[in-house]
Amino acid sequence: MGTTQLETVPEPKYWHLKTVLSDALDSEFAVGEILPNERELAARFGVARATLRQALEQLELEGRLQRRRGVGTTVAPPRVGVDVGPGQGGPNVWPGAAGDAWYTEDHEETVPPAMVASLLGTEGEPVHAVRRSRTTNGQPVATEILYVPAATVPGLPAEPVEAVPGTGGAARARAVLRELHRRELDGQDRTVELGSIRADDARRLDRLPGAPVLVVTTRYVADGHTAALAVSTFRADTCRLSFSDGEGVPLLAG
Amino acid sequence: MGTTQLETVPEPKYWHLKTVLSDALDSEFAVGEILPNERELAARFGVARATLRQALEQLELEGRLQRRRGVGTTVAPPRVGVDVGPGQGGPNVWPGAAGDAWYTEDHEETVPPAMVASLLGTEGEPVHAVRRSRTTNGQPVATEILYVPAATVPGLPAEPVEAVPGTGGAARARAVLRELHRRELDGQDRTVELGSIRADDARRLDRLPGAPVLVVTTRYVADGHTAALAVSTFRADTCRLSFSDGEGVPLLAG
DNA sequence: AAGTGGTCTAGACCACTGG
DNA sequence: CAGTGGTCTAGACCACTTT
Repeated sequence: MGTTQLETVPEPKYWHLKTVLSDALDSEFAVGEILPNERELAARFGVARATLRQALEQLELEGRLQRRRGVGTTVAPPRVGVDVGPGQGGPNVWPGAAGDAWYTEDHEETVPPAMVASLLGTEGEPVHAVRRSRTTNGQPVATEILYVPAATVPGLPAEPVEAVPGTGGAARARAVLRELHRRELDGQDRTVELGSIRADDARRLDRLPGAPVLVVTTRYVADGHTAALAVSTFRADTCRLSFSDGEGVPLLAG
Repeated sequence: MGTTQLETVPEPKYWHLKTVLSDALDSEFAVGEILPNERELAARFGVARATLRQALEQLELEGRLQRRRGVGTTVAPPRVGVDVGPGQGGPNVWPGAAGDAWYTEDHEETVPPAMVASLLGTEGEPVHAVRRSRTTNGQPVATEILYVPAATVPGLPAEPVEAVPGTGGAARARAVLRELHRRELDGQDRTVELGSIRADDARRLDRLPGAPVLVVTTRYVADGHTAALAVSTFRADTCRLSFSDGEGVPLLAG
């Protein structure tokens, strides 16, 4: 005879909290505004700090919030549409072609991870590794390693003696890309999956280790072989990957 | 004088733990094998259960583990390559065309979320909403809602009286798709972003609310307008999205 | 009923940023 | 330096699955 408990499935506190906060963000906060600190928010909602943090983590995962240690929690701007096209069947282009959005940073020769090597068919052999990065509005959004087997770029000279150490890496990287462009690109295909950022990339992308990232693996095909393989790491909190076909600006890229 | 502390950045415990566990998974466990329970693992590594859970969460995010309440933690199989192609520029096809991987489930007429409505240009109006789902190896991997403005499918009859309630939804959904296929598809473009699963989709995909998902938004263009919009939700833990160009099976799809 | 993972607490200390 | 978010603890209870 008491209250009829229709809601037989008690919603977790952090889940309800997330909904409340989400609504508040829509109605009461502007982009860039800083929220009260976690201890105060927890007190205000009458929950432990850990519970509040669980809700904040969800909202950060969805790109609604941005948290920075020592600074505070701010309302994040809408996700940036990052064009990773042109997609398949469109005008395939090699990485580093004129007008692409990446900045070529460095080069070294290494033995790639086993999974990369097996796709390249270069078990155990060292390959060229070109490091590239990408920014939007001054913020780093992605980092990439492009693996190029030596067999793909036979025209490259032997490792040159460094005239000016520190600048040689980028120069060698560009040389690899130039050599790559001499070959005809037959096609490419991509996969996208969720990952967590490794320690070295964490610094490059200004995130803490373990932050969620979208990992894009691109296989470049020439002469029926895998001529190169790019592993690109995008910040999942700030990026929306856009696969456009190059015919006009896609609406979704917003 | 004492020990030289070269590693000036103390690694968080859960991060180190994750590495240890990851190596152990590679070398000592087979796919499907169940791990010791959380309380025992925590004791074995000398950490609090919450800390251990932080490491397990990371590994689950990366698709290495699968945890189920009441059951235990098991070693996950490698991620499934889910083909979401053919991509842009390739042979664009309407959803529901012969041979696509989706199962048509239901239909209703609703006013879509504001962001969908603005892309469709149907502010406030109800549109057709076709619910579809997708499985791989018997496991649900994705759920989708396809929004079709009434203007796109003018040939549809008015809402029919249900002869057999419960089967009518799927039948109406297929009718919408048939009507859609009569139009010529000019192109499509997609975005991929990280999200957290909503409560209703959580049941469909056999996950708890808040689990990470890859949200694919596809815009279908006909006659220069957005003729339909699909919002697809893929389990991020089990899926690797593959954008193939339809010319042979892509290596990355493995 | 027993055992699992999921939620929640109240507190402590650490790492980082900024004035 | 004060204030922020990040890590960690030791415990409790809950929801769920299996036996």
